[in-house]
Amino acid sequence: MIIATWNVNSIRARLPRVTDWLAKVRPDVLCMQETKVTDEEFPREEIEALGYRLETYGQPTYNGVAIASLHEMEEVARGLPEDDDDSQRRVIEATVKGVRIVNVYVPNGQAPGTEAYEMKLQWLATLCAALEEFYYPSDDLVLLGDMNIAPEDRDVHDPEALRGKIHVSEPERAALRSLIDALRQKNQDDGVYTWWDYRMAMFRRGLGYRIDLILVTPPLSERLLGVTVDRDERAQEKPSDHAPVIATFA
DNA sequence: ATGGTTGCACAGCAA
Repeated sequence: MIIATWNVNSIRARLPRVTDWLAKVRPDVLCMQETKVTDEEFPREEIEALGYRLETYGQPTYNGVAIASLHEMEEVARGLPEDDDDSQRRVIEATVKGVRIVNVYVPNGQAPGTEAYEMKLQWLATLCAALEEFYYPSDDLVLLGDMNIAPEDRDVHDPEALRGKIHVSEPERAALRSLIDALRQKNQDDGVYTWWDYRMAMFRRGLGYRIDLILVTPPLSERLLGVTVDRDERAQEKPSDHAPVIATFA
Protein backbone atom coordinates (compact mmCIF):
# COMPACT_ATOMS: atom_id res chain seq x y z
CA MET A 1 0.00 0.00 0.00
CA ILE A 2 1.45 3.33 -1.11
CA ILE A 3 0.49 6.44 0.87
CA ALA A 4 1.78 9.85 -0.22
CA THR A 5 1.62 13.44 1.01
CA TRP A 6 2.07 16.59 -1.05
CA ASN A 7 1.58 20.26 -0.25
CA VAL A 8 0.41 21.26 -3.73
CA ASN A 9 0.22 25.03 -3.03
CA SER A 10 -3.12 25.53 -4.86
CA ILE A 11 -4.76 22.52 -6.54
CA ARG A 12 -6.01 24.74 -9.35
CA ALA A 13 -2.55 26.15 -10.12
CA ARG A 14 -1.02 22.66 -9.76
CA LEU A 15 -3.67 20.49 -11.42
CA PRO A 16 -1.58 19.39 -14.45
CA ARG A 17 1.32 18.50 -12.16
CA VAL A 18 -0.91 16.56 -9.78
CA THR A 19 -2.78 14.59 -12.46
CA ASP A 20 0.48 13.74 -14.26
CA TRP A 21 1.98 12.60 -10.98
CA LEU A 22 -1.03 10.47 -10.00
CA ALA A 23 -1.06 8.83 -13.42
CA LYS A 24 2.66 8.05 -13.15
CA VAL A 25 3.02 7.02 -9.49
CA ARG A 26 -0.49 5.61 -8.87
CA PRO A 27 -0.36 5.82 -5.05
CA ASP A 28 -3.21 4.12 -3.23
CA VAL A 29 -3.70 7.35 -1.29
CA LEU A 30 -2.53 10.93 -1.90
CA CYS A 31 -3.01 13.45 0.90
CA MET A 32 -2.87 17.05 -0.31
CA GLN A 33 -2.45 20.30 1.60
CA GLU A 34 -2.85 23.99 0.75
CA THR A 35 -5.46 23.24 -1.89
CA LYS A 36 -6.61 26.89 -1.55
CA VAL A 37 -10.08 26.26 -2.91
CA THR A 38 -13.64 25.66 -1.70
CA ASP A 39 -15.09 22.15 -1.93
CA GLU A 40 -17.50 23.42 -4.62
CA GLU A 41 -14.70 24.73 -6.83
CA PHE A 42 -12.29 21.82 -6.32
CA PRO A 43 -11.36 20.34 -9.73
CA ARG A 44 -12.79 16.90 -8.90
CA GLU A 45 -13.46 15.51 -12.35
CA GLU A 46 -9.84 15.53 -13.53
CA ILE A 47 -8.76 13.50 -10.49
CA GLU A 48 -11.77 11.19 -10.48
CA ALA A 49 -11.12 10.47 -14.18
CA LEU A 50 -7.89 8.78 -13.05
CA GLY A 51 -9.87 6.36 -10.88
CA TYR A 52 -9.50 8.23 -7.61
CA ARG A 53 -12.18 8.90 -5.05
CA LEU A 54 -11.91 12.30 -3.46
CA GLU A 55 -12.72 13.88 -0.10
CA THR A 56 -12.08 17.58 0.37
CA TYR A 57 -12.13 20.16 3.16
CA GLY A 58 -11.33 23.56 1.77
CA GLN A 59 -11.93 27.30 1.96
CA PRO A 60 -11.19 30.24 -0.33
CA THR A 61 -7.62 31.51 -0.77
CA TYR A 62 -5.88 29.83 2.18
CA ASN A 63 -5.34 26.37 3.71
CA GLY A 64 -7.49 23.46 2.53
CA VAL A 65 -6.80 19.70 2.59
CA ALA A 66 -7.96 16.75 0.50
CA ILE A 67 -7.52 12.98 0.20
CA ALA A 68 -7.52 11.12 -3.10
CA SER A 69 -7.82 7.33 -2.79
CA LEU A 70 -8.08 4.39 -5.18
CA HIS A 71 -10.07 2.55 -2.49
CA GLU A 72 -13.17 3.23 -0.45
CA MET A 73 -12.74 5.89 2.26
CA GLU A 74 -14.62 5.17 5.47
CA GLU A 75 -15.45 7.32 8.49
CA VAL A 76 -14.34 10.54 6.83
CA ALA A 77 -13.89 13.33 9.38
CA ARG A 78 -13.10 17.00 8.93
CA GLY A 79 -11.45 19.52 11.25
CA LEU A 80 -10.33 19.37 14.88
CA PRO A 81 -12.82 18.66 17.70
CA GLU A 82 -13.07 22.34 18.72
CA ASP A 83 -13.43 23.64 15.16
CA ASP A 84 -16.48 25.53 13.92
CA ASP A 85 -17.47 26.88 10.51
CA ASP A 86 -15.05 29.79 10.82
CA SER A 87 -12.02 27.65 11.67
CA GLN A 88 -9.15 27.34 9.24
CA ARG A 89 -9.57 24.09 7.31
CA ARG A 90 -6.44 22.09 8.03
CA VAL A 91 -7.42 18.49 8.84
CA ILE A 92 -9.20 15.68 7.02
CA GLU A 93 -9.22 12.03 8.05
CA ALA A 94 -10.37 8.76 6.50
CA THR A 95 -9.89 5.04 6.94
CA VAL A 96 -8.54 3.21 3.88
CA LYS A 97 -8.03 -0.56 3.91
CA GLY A 98 -8.08 -0.53 7.70
CA VAL A 99 -5.51 2.27 8.03
CA ARG A 100 -6.61 5.48 9.73
CA ILE A 101 -5.16 8.36 7.73
CA VAL A 102 -4.94 11.79 9.37
CA ASN A 103 -3.97 14.42 6.81
CA VAL A 104 -2.90 17.76 8.30
CA TYR A 105 -1.67 21.18 7.25
CA VAL A 106 -0.05 22.49 10.43
CA PRO A 107 -0.02 26.31 10.80
CA ASN A 108 3.24 27.92 9.66
CA GLY A 109 3.69 29.87 12.89
CA GLN A 110 5.71 32.77 11.43
CA ALA A 111 8.37 33.08 14.18
CA PRO A 112 8.77 32.23 17.88
CA GLY A 113 7.43 35.07 19.98
CA THR A 114 4.62 35.96 17.59
CA GLU A 115 0.91 35.39 18.07
CA ALA A 116 0.98 33.04 15.06
CA TYR A 117 3.60 30.91 16.82
CA GLU A 118 1.49 30.59 19.97
CA MET A 119 -1.48 29.64 17.80
CA LYS A 120 0.63 26.96 16.10
CA LEU A 121 1.58 25.41 19.46
CA GLN A 122 -2.03 25.57 20.61
CA TRP A 123 -3.20 23.95 17.38
CA LEU A 124 -0.62 21.16 17.78
CA ALA A 125 -1.69 20.62 21.39
CA THR A 126 -5.33 20.27 20.30
CA LEU A 127 -4.36 17.83 17.54
CA CYS A 128 -2.23 15.71 19.88
CA ALA A 129 -4.97 15.64 22.53
CA ALA A 130 -7.51 14.51 19.93
CA LEU A 131 -5.22 11.75 18.67
CA GLU A 132 -4.63 10.58 22.24
CA GLU A 133 -8.32 10.61 22.99
CA PHE A 134 -9.54 8.79 19.89
CA TYR A 135 -6.70 6.41 19.00
CA TYR A 136 -4.40 3.86 20.60
CA PRO A 137 -0.72 3.27 19.81
CA SER A 138 -1.80 -0.23 18.78
CA ASP A 139 -3.99 1.18 15.96
CA ASP A 140 -2.86 1.26 12.33
CA LEU A 141 -2.61 5.05 12.10
CA VAL A 142 -0.63 7.43 9.94
CA LEU A 143 -0.41 11.15 10.67
CA LEU A 144 0.98 12.88 7.63
CA GLY A 145 1.13 16.16 5.84
CA ASP A 146 2.85 19.53 5.90
CA MET A 147 3.88 19.59 9.57
CA ASN A 148 5.83 22.85 9.18
CA ILE A 149 8.29 21.25 11.63
CA ALA A 150 11.73 19.81 10.89
CA PRO A 151 12.18 17.03 13.49
CA GLU A 152 15.98 17.15 13.85
CA ASP A 153 18.95 19.37 12.99
CA ARG A 154 19.88 17.10 10.08
CA ASP A 155 16.51 17.98 8.52
CA VAL A 156 17.55 21.56 7.70
CA HIS A 157 20.37 22.93 5.55
CA ASP A 158 21.87 25.26 8.19
CA PRO A 159 20.97 24.16 11.73
CA GLU A 160 23.31 26.68 13.37
CA ALA A 161 21.83 29.69 11.58
CA LEU A 162 18.29 28.41 12.16
CA ARG A 163 18.72 27.47 15.84
CA GLY A 164 15.53 28.19 17.79
CA LYS A 165 13.77 29.64 14.76
CA ILE A 166 10.47 28.64 13.20
CA HIS A 167 10.21 24.98 12.02
CA VAL A 168 12.97 23.83 14.39
CA SER A 169 12.20 25.27 17.84
CA GLU A 170 12.04 22.73 20.66
CA PRO A 171 8.33 23.22 21.53
CA GLU A 172 7.39 22.51 17.91
CA ARG A 173 9.59 19.42 17.72
CA ALA A 174 8.25 18.09 21.02
CA ALA A 175 4.72 17.91 19.59
CA LEU A 176 5.71 15.16 17.10
CA ARG A 177 7.57 12.77 19.37
CA SER A 178 4.73 10.40 20.27
CA LEU A 179 4.74 8.91 16.75
CA ILE A 180 7.46 7.31 14.62
CA ASP A 181 9.08 9.32 11.80
CA ALA A 182 8.73 6.85 8.93
CA LEU A 183 11.52 8.23 6.74
CA ARG A 184 14.06 7.91 9.54
CA GLN A 185 13.20 4.24 9.99
CA LYS A 186 14.76 3.67 6.59
CA ASN A 187 17.05 6.59 5.78
CA GLN A 188 19.76 8.25 7.90
CA ASP A 189 21.01 10.64 5.21
CA ASP A 190 21.54 14.36 5.73
CA GLY A 191 20.18 16.70 3.07
CA VAL A 192 16.81 14.97 2.60
CA TYR A 193 14.44 17.89 2.15
CA THR A 194 10.80 18.29 1.10
CA TRP A 195 10.41 22.08 0.94
CA TRP A 196 12.53 24.74 -0.70
CA ASP A 197 11.47 28.39 -0.51
CA TYR A 198 10.67 29.86 -3.94
CA ARG A 199 12.76 32.87 -2.96
CA MET A 200 16.55 33.14 -3.29
CA ALA A 201 16.77 30.12 -5.63
CA MET A 202 16.79 27.83 -2.61
CA PHE A 203 16.11 24.68 -4.63
CA ARG A 204 18.89 25.28 -7.13
CA ARG A 205 21.26 25.95 -4.21
CA GLY A 206 20.12 22.80 -2.38
CA LEU A 207 18.90 24.74 0.67
CA GLY A 208 15.76 23.08 2.01
CA TYR A 209 13.87 21.74 4.97
CA ARG A 210 12.28 18.35 5.69
CA ILE A 211 8.93 19.47 7.03
CA ASP A 212 6.52 17.21 5.11
CA LEU A 213 6.36 14.12 7.28
CA ILE A 214 4.78 10.69 7.47
CA LEU A 215 4.42 9.64 11.12
CA VAL A 216 3.18 6.19 12.07
CA THR A 217 2.20 4.00 15.00
CA PRO A 218 4.33 0.93 15.91
CA PRO A 219 2.21 -1.64 14.02
CA LEU A 220 2.39 0.40 10.82
CA SER A 221 6.12 0.94 11.34
CA GLU A 222 6.43 -2.86 11.28
CA ARG A 223 4.80 -2.86 7.84
CA LEU A 224 6.94 -0.03 6.44
CA LEU A 225 8.99 -0.97 3.37
CA GLY A 226 10.40 2.43 2.44
CA VAL A 227 9.96 6.19 2.21
CA THR A 228 11.09 8.40 -0.66
CA VAL A 229 10.93 12.10 -1.56
CA ASP A 230 10.13 12.87 -5.20
CA ARG A 231 12.68 15.67 -5.60
CA ASP A 232 12.29 15.62 -9.38
CA GLU A 233 8.80 17.05 -9.01
CA ARG A 234 10.28 20.21 -7.47
CA ALA A 235 12.39 20.68 -10.62
CA GLN A 236 9.40 20.65 -12.99
CA GLU A 237 7.88 23.70 -14.70
CA LYS A 238 5.60 25.63 -12.35
CA PRO A 239 6.29 23.36 -9.37
CA SER A 240 4.85 23.47 -5.90
CA ASP A 241 7.47 24.65 -3.41
CA HIS A 242 7.02 21.23 -1.71
CA ALA A 243 7.92 17.80 -3.11
CA PRO A 244 5.75 14.69 -2.65
CA VAL A 245 6.74 12.18 0.05
CA ILE A 246 5.83 8.54 -0.56
CA ALA A 247 5.63 5.69 1.96
CA THR A 248 5.21 2.06 0.94
CA PHE A 249 3.69 -0.45 3.38
CA ALA A 250 3.47 -4.24 3.19
C1' DA B 1 18.72 43.38 8.59
C1' DT B 2 16.50 42.89 4.40
C1' DG B 3 15.10 40.71 0.36
C1' DG B 4 13.88 37.36 -2.74
C1' DT B 5 9.01 34.29 -5.34
C1' DT B 6 4.48 32.36 -5.81
C1' DG B 7 -0.74 32.19 -5.37
C1' DC B 8 -4.96 34.37 -4.82
C1' DA B 9 -7.27 37.96 -6.53
C1' DC B 10 -6.80 42.39 -7.89
C1' DA B 11 -4.12 45.09 -2.70
C1' DG B 12 -1.83 43.07 0.20
C1' DC B 13 -1.35 38.95 2.86
C1' DA B 14 0.51 34.39 3.73
C1' DA B 15 4.08 31.35 3.09
